[in-house]
This record gives sequence, C-alpha cells and structure tokens, in this order.
Amino acid sequence: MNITIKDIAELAGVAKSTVSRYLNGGNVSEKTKEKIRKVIAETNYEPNSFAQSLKAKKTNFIGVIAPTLDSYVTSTVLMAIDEELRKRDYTTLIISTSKHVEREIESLISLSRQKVDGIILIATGVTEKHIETINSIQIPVLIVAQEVDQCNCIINDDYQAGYKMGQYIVGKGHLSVAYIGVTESDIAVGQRRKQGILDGLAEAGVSDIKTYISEFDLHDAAKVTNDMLENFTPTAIICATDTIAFGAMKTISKLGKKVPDDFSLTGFGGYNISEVIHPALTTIRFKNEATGVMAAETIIKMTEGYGVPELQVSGFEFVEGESVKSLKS
Amino acid sequence: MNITIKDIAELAGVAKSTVSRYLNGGNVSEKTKEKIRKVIAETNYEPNSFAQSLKAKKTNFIGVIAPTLDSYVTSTVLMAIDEELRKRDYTTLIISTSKHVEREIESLISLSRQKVDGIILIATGVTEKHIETINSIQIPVLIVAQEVDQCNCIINDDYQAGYKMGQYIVGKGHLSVAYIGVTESDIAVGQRRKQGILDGLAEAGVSDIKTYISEFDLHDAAKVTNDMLENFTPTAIICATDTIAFGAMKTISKLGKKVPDDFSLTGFGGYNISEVIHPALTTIRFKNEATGVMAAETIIKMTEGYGVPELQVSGFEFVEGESVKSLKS
DNA sequence: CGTTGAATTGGAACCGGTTCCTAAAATGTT
DNA sequence: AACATTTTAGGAACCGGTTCCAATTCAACG
Repeated sequence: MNITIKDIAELAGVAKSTVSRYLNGGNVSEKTKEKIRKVIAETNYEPNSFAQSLKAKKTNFIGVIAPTLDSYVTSTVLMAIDEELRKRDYTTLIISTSKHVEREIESLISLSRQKVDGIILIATGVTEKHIETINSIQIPVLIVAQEVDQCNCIINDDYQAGYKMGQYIVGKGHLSVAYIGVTESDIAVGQRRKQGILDGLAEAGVSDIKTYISEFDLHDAAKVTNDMLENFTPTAIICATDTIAFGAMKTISKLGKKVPDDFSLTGFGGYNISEVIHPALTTIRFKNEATGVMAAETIIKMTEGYGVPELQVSGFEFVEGESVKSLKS
Repeated sequence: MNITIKDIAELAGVAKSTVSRYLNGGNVSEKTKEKIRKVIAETNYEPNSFAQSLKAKKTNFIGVIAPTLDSYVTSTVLMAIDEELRKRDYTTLIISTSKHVEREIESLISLSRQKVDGIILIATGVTEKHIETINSIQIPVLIVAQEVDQCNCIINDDYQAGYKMGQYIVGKGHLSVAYIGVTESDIAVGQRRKQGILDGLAEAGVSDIKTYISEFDLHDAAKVTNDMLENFTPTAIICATDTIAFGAMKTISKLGKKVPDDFSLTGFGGYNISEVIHPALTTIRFKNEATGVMAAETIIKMTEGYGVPELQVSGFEFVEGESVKSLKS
C-alpha cells in the first residue's frame, strides 16, 4: 500500500542499495541519479524514518515530559526547547501528564520504548520512584525546575529571586508581611523560594511574617487569601506565583479593598498578562526561554556522551509593577 | 548495548518467537512464562516500539501541528486531544510551528516520514500548498479551526457566536460600534466571525459601525485602538479576540478612560484570566475541550477508515462579564 | 499402549531501511 | 591494445521485532 524503497528500486530498475545510496549522497552516476529522481518525484516517496532509526540506533527524538501545557511557564519553556531542538534536527516528543505524578513514571517508560535519544523532565516534584525509573531506563534524563542529587538538573535561582523580593519589600518599609506559598514537597518553589524570601525579609529585621499554603490554582489561592484576611492584616502579601497573586487580587477586590493602597502584592513568574492587569504586578520574571535553550543544548550534549555540569542555574529579572506601595515617608 | 528480544530469548533459553508470544499474550506454558518473566525483570527490557510498528504498519502515533503552544486556546485544545488520545493508546506527537506557515508544510512532510497514523492540523490559514501537501501524503489529515473544501474539518461556530454578540450589543442599546478584527486571510475569525457580528448588529438597524484590523497580539491591538480613538468615538468596542480586548483595555485605561463607563468592551475566547481582570470581560467562550475530544475521536475514526462528516461544528457559550454598559434607561 | 488432537515451541521469512563486500563497468596509463 | 585504478552497481546480511508454519510435546481417550 505504502511506497517503499523496494518499489522505487524496481520502478527505476536498480537495486535498493543504490536507491539508499542515492538518498544518502553516496556514489551514484548521473544517469541512475536521474532515473531515481524521476521515480521518487512521481511517487511522492518518503522514507520510513522508523526503519531508518532501527538500523541507525538513533531516533533523533527527544522526549519532553511536562506537567501541563496550559501554563505560561511550561509552554514558554517548551516552545524554546522545541525551537532549539528543531534547529539541530531533532524532533520533540511532548507528553503532558495533566499533573498526574504517576504518569511521569509511565511516560519515562513509554518514552524509553520509543527509544528517544534523551528525555527532558519538567518536574514539579521528584520521588524515589522517579529516580529508580530514571536509573533503570538506559537513556539520559535532564530534570528541569527541580534539583535532584546525582541527576543532571537545570533550575531557576529560586533562593536568590526570593531573597531579592524579600529585600525589596523590606526596602519599601513593610513590616507586617504574609507569604502565600505552596507545598514543601516542591523543593524549588515550596522550599528554596520561600527560604530566600524569609531570609531577605529577616535580614532587615522583619519579624511579623505569617506563611500560608495554597494550591497552584487561582481559585484555591483566592480562598486561602480570604481565610487569611479574617485573622491577619498584613501590609504586604508575597505570593509564590503570579497565579496565586491573581487569586489574592481577586479576593482583595471582592472585599472592596485595593492594591496597592490597602495591600501591597507581589508574585513570581512574569506572565505577559501581568502588564495588562491594573495595577501591573510586581514580580520576578524567570528567563524561561533561556532555560529552554539551555535544556535543549544540554540534553543533546548528554546524548552525545559529553559531560555536562550536574547543576545549571537559569537567571531572572526583577520586574517592578505598581502593586507595591512604599510605606516610607 | 541495548537489550533486545534476542538477548532475552538466549538468557531464558527459548526462541525469540516464544518471547514475542509471551509479550503479546499468546500460548506459552506457565513454566516458560516464569523463566521469561524473570529474565525481563532482571534486565529491565523494554521492547523497541519502532521495530514493532515496522511490522505492524501502524505506529499509534497521531501528529498534531499547532501554530504555537503559548496560547490559551491552543494549549487547551492540545491538552484535550492528548488526554483523549492517550485513553485510546495513541501517542501524541506535538509540533509547534511558531507561527511560520511554511513550517506547517514541512511538518506535514516530516510527520509523514514518521509514519504517524493521522495528523491534526490546528490551522490559522490554509493555502493551496497546504492542500497539495495534504493530498500528496497518504495519511488522514483533520483540520481544526478552519474550514476547507474537500477536507475534514472541525470549526467553531464563529458566525453564530458573532451573531449572538452583535445582538447582545444591540440589546444593550449601543448604536455606535467599533469592531477590531483580524486579517481576512483568516476565514474563521477574519471573515465568519466578523460577518456574524455585522449581521447581528445590522438586523437591529445599527448603522454606525466602523471596522479595524489588528494583529493577534496585545501590543498591536493597543496601538490600533489608540489610532482609532483619535478619529472615532464609539460607545462599544467589539474585539475579535480576548487578547485584542485586553490590548484595547490597556489603551483605554492609559487614556484615563474606563470600561464600561466610557466604552463598553467585549472579546472572544473565554480565557480563564478574564475573570481576574476587573471589570470581568464579556466574551464568548468556545468549548475548546470539546473540540479537542472531538478532534481526537475523529482522527482515530479516520485512521481506521470509518467515514466521518466532512464538517463538524463545536459549540460556544456566552459569558456575561461587567464590561458592557446598558444604554437603555 | 497406541492414537488423536490440542497446546507449546522453534525456525524462517518478513517489515523497510542501511551498509559491507564483491563484481562489473568505466576510465586512465603506458 | 593490455593492464591498473577508480567508479558504480548489486547481493546479502543486519537492525529488533512479529507471524506463519511445521515440529515436538503432552494429556486424554479408546
């Protein structure tokens, strides 16, 4: 049904090895080249890349496992990875796990069956089981967004980013601060980012800090904020992500209060939507594109057997919006 | 280097055909089953799915070509497609073209080499060349978001959605309306949606309608809005997408005006971010998840040779926010 | 205990390419 | 024209699976 190299060979009256040589730029005389060229054009023949990689022992596939596609951060990183990999003649195989952790394991295994040359895992949390699976499949794995011992990782500089934000809030004269974070099972955001913020605040002597925990979604963040404000009235609310900040903002305006007049508010992430929202959110923008490019470069090096540093850190920039009020006179 | 079925066979002391039968649930005695099970467990053997599909003439891959990953609509549709395909044991191969149209053609060809079983093309515009390529590769292609003669398509009900919006605006008493649309080369959004809106407005006798054209991005929309307001002061601005509406909103607040007091504003799309923004945007929410599921179901039917309707229409719902003022007393 | 039929197993061919090796053809050299 | 050298072409084996077919084993039955 489908056209194969054998058909081309027969139609052109040559051996399939000759066709193969023609396709891969080997020694073929002009006369036979012409014959083959003609037949291929007529038949719309496309070589079966599965059969090719079977022999080549190299698929030029890189698998990327992402927790979701509909988050700004993930999709930006994915786009950058895809772009960079394409430039280098790799095909990106994106798998979304819809935030089901067990699917990350399944996906690692299923990608290993596809014999991808390498895997980039955009992680939210890495368990024992992950590490076990990573070790059992014989394929290089690069972890993005979480730090794991003995594994190659690319992470954001969460501690420094948090520290910077803490210092900024202190600098604006806030002494009573709430932090809405996420579960500590998330090392990067839940632990490092938080620690940076706390240290940044603490260094200048801010003591009245209360911390809360929210899910990553807007609605839960709104609820957590609401619960918090019943018992505690800070001057500034630092949120672990922009989405959480949006949730907080929603609750604040529902209560008839205003940002930044009643509460100063900050996030982390740097969604481009932030600039539309009024007031523009003060936040930290992580360099997601750079992370993606770095991830693509790194995984290729790994598949080629070159050594790469175990831990690489991607940068960020501070984005000053209008959501923080200065309490200094 | 990598473990193959041959290795398993030798280690277990059986023929490779027996191992294959074991893996695919054929007739194998308990005793041999046990031997093979043990060897596979020890070696972490994973069958090479390339070699499998080579013989099976079926890869269980479905390719999806998307213009970008970082748009709410695209990623929602993608997630739904992926989810549904996984349920049915297909692997989704997502390719992003970063809005380069020529890459859509390239991707069609490259997917045909991967011998995917079917292709879903999330399109922004379909040219002659597209159709030529679609016909030349021997693989079922389903087009999402654009309508093309002789091709299987799933589209939003843009005309009806536009009509509904037009009627709504008229119903609120607006007589002087601006429409910020997009290029007519986009049949769905640029032509159908616009026509629906114009018809919806015209039916009630609104005559003072001016139309403008913007790119799909926020910044251009802001600029277009700005230029428009120098010459024309409508009471309502209907935007072809939510993003364009956000751009318009940005300009409006920059000019010190307010929505909906000075201008009523509407969009199309139904981003979840819309509810955060104050005032909440009145918009049309297309059922993107349903579209994704429908796309997945349809492409599978197509690969299995079942007939499917050439054109399928996905639904929408009207979302009333706070961005439209009633001019009726 | 020999026969029969079903269950189990091994061997070989095949899927669609690539590559190695050798034979034939083309070209150059004296 | 005879020989050496380089190009070009074909045949066969291989990549890692699946599947068909024939051979063997096994249990049941008369």
